[in-house]
Amino acid sequence: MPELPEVETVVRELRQGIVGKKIKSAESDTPQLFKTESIFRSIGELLRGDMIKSLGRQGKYILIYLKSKRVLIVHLKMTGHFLLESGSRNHESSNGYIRFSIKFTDGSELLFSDVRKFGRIWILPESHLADFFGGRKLAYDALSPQCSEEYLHTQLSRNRAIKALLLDQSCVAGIGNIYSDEILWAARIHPLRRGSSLMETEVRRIFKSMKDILKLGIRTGGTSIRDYRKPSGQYGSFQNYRKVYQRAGLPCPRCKTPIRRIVVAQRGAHFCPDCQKLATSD
DNA sequence: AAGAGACCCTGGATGC
DNA sequence: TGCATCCAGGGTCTCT
Repeated sequence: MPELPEVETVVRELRQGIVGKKIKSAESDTPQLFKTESIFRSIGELLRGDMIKSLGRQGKYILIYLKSKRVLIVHLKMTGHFLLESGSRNHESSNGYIRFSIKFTDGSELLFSDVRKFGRIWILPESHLADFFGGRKLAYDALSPQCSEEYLHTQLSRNRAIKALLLDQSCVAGIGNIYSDEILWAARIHPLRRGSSLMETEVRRIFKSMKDILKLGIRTGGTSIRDYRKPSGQYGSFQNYRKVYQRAGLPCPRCKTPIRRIVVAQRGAHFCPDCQKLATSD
């Protein structure tokens, strides 16, 4: 489940691996990866001869800027991941779920693997990026300087469960199910608390936990619980630092009370019923 | 307008 | 053991 730290890790590895490379060919056998049938059919022609200029990230979107002033936008969704192959295709990391591939003129190859075919790829002029994200109402990235404590307070001041708000990319961008559980545990906030009921001190705790935990996620290379791997094929290690996610029934690391799992916004929410109480006034 | 729920997809886990 | 069913979940779409 790639979230901000996983996507940032991917972007950093790809930046090292593919910037400056020239595209020899590109192909895909998965139409639903693209917005239209016509883009799917012409993706090879669209990319051939172009060069990778730089890489960026907005929330969970990967931005691959091309020399032609176009940008390839990739969303990994649930099970999508990139594999960077230096030479001839390494069958150990290839896995039968390659949906899209780019061959470079130096013989290396960038593979996009996605078991569940939820991933999406767009290609558009750089000048259309603002419209692309505006149309999706993407909020400020959780680790960007614009995402200040004041901004977060405004964004969270809605009559919805705080867990649902943290997951909503139009509220704050980059957080998914794993990190929202971890952030709320660290901030000692019950996942069902209404955003509009939060006191300033509670928002401050969420803000600090959010920045700290996402940065720790990046330092550890992300969470490898099921599908996620770095483009190099290596595992991340944040799973060793998590306190509540998928630990239902196990003792809370703070107070030893068994972790509980409930469903919020159609997602599993894990929390400590003792450390994260629903305020009686709520 | 904003919130809630369905839907996509498939491997792995669970149940009988 | 083997088959069927359930579950995970990000974002988009539809419904209320």
